[in-house]
This record gives sequence, structure tokens and C-alpha cells, in this order.
Amino acid sequence: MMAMDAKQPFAVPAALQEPKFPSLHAGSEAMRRVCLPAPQLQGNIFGSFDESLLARAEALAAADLAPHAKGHHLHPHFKPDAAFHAMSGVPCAAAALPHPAALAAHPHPLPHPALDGGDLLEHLSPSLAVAGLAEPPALPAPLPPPPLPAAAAGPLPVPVGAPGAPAPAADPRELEAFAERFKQRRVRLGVTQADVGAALAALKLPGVGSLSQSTICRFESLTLSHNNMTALRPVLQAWLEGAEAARRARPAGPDPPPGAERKRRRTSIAAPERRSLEAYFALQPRPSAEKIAAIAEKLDLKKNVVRVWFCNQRQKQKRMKYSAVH
DNA sequence: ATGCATGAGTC
DNA sequence: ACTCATGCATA
Repeated sequence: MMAMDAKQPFAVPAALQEPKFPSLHAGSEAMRRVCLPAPQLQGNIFGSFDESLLARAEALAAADLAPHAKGHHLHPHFKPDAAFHAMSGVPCAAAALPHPAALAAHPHPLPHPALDGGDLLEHLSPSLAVAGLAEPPALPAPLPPPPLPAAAAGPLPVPVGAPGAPAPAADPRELEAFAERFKQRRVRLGVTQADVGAALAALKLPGVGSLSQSTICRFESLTLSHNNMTALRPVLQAWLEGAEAARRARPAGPDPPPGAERKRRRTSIAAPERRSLEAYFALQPRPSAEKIAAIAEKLDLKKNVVRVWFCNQRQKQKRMKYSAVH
């Protein structure tokens, strides 16, 4: 009956990743920030159309497809945040997205998310899905700065790229390949994702405790941020090698007795509300507190729920899974 | 496998 | 109040 918070102590928060991948982290953040236009500008524009847009978004979302071909031109530019990740066609996709495969299966490199009224309509209209999809700025290099082999002192388990060695850690393809191999070998060992997560604590690696099934799953499916993937790779690799070695020693494996207690209840946002949120998100991924409050009220949701929803949406758009970038 | 949530670290 | 890494709860 020990609280699950017991794992908090050695979770791998920013403390681990910051010293490990300073440039990566700081780099992307800095870039994002530098590129950020005036927040007032967005707010202003958004604000001036606030009611009509919100209403329209909601209406469109509710109707799912409204034949209103209104040319509501929003801001010509969009937030650079979304520009950084090459995927943004999620609003409608997410709704009808049964599995992550569809996400990665996007055959075309998604264009710049210069959303406007038309874009929204496109999303909501099944027929015109390619109408206004024009690539405005065409970022040449959406990828952040180089890896930077920090010669820091410490038990750095991250194998830095040697001149002759295989791809370093920061290579997306390497990560992808490793994740796949990892899963296969894990399954071969007859170990569940949850088992792996729990077993990590036994490795006693500095700053590494146990992880949840969720995280292991996300690692295997590459649905973590690049930084996160990079940080976890050496850890999981260490476990894998150790587990395979141990298996050779003692093939017999006693089954762990299950047993747990459940508590927290997951609040679930109904489909209609979710649709509206997606519509809002397409218009403004980063609504101000006021907007959030307004949306929350319109949808009859708690403000915090709406806020968290937007946070999670943004996070989802930032995760890996850039399929057609190589 | 994924949705909603928490918490540390930042800004 | 946001980002990020993570996790509980659940489809």
C-alpha cells in the first residue's frame, strides 16, 4: 500500500537531461523563444476575432463539416513552435486517429501550419484536403543544432559518436532502429514493458530509477521527445544486455505475483467537447488564460482540464515520429 | 497504446 | 503558466 510516489525520488527529471544534453534542450527552447513573435500580436489578432472565431470553430466542430467557405484570414504567420515540428495536421486527424500508425504514415511532409479559416474548413471537410496546402517558408532545416559531445566528467553512459563507430545517439534513425531491436529482444526474453520499467531500478544506474509501462511503451513506439529517447536509450540498452546475460545464466524465470490498488480516476473529455477543443487548437494552440477560461466555460469543462489538454496537445505535436524527413 | 495529470525546472 | 519527462488509469 505504499504510495506510488515512491518512484519520484529517482525519476529522471530535468536534472538528468540538462547536464546531458544541454545544447539540445536549451537549443530548441532558445530557438523557439527567439522566433516567437509578440505574444500580444497573436493575442490581439486572435482577440479581435475572438468571438467570431470561437463561435465558428465551435460551430464547425459541432457540425463536423460546415459548407461555409468563409475566407477568414487570420494572421499571415503562425507560431514558430509548430513550425519546428513538421507535423501539425493533427486536429482532425487526431479525432479519427485510431492508432499511431496513421501518424507516422503521413505520406507527405506536412506543410507549414499557416492556419486560417480555410485551413480549418479543410480539416473539417473531407473532400478538400489538399486545396490550400501550400508550403510558404519551407524551412530548410527543421532539425535542431548538432549533438555536441560534451566532454563532461561523469559516468556518462551515452556512447558518443566515435569516428568509426556506428551512428551516435542523437541520430533519429539509430534511435528508431534501437527501439525496434529493443522491443524484439525484450519480447524474446518474455519480459513485459512493465517488467522492464521495474527492472531498471535494479540496475542502480546513477539517477535512474524505475519507469512505468507507459514510458517503456512510448520508447518502443518512438512517441517520446528526441531528448527523452536519447536519454533513455543507454539505460534500456544496459538493461537489455544485462537481462540477456542473466537469462543465459538462469533460463528459469519465476513469475511475479500480481497485485495492485487503483485510485485516481481519469477524467474523460466527451467527443463533442474534444472536437471543439481540437478546432480551437487549430486556431490557437496557445490560448491565453482568458481564452482558456472562455473555452472552458463554453464547453462546460474545468479550466484546468482545458489548460492541461492544450499542454498535452502541444506536447503531442512535439514528439518524434517525423516519418518523411529522411 | 494512449488520454489526462502531476511535478520539477524555467521564464 | 509553460515545457518536459513521466505516470496512473483506461480503452
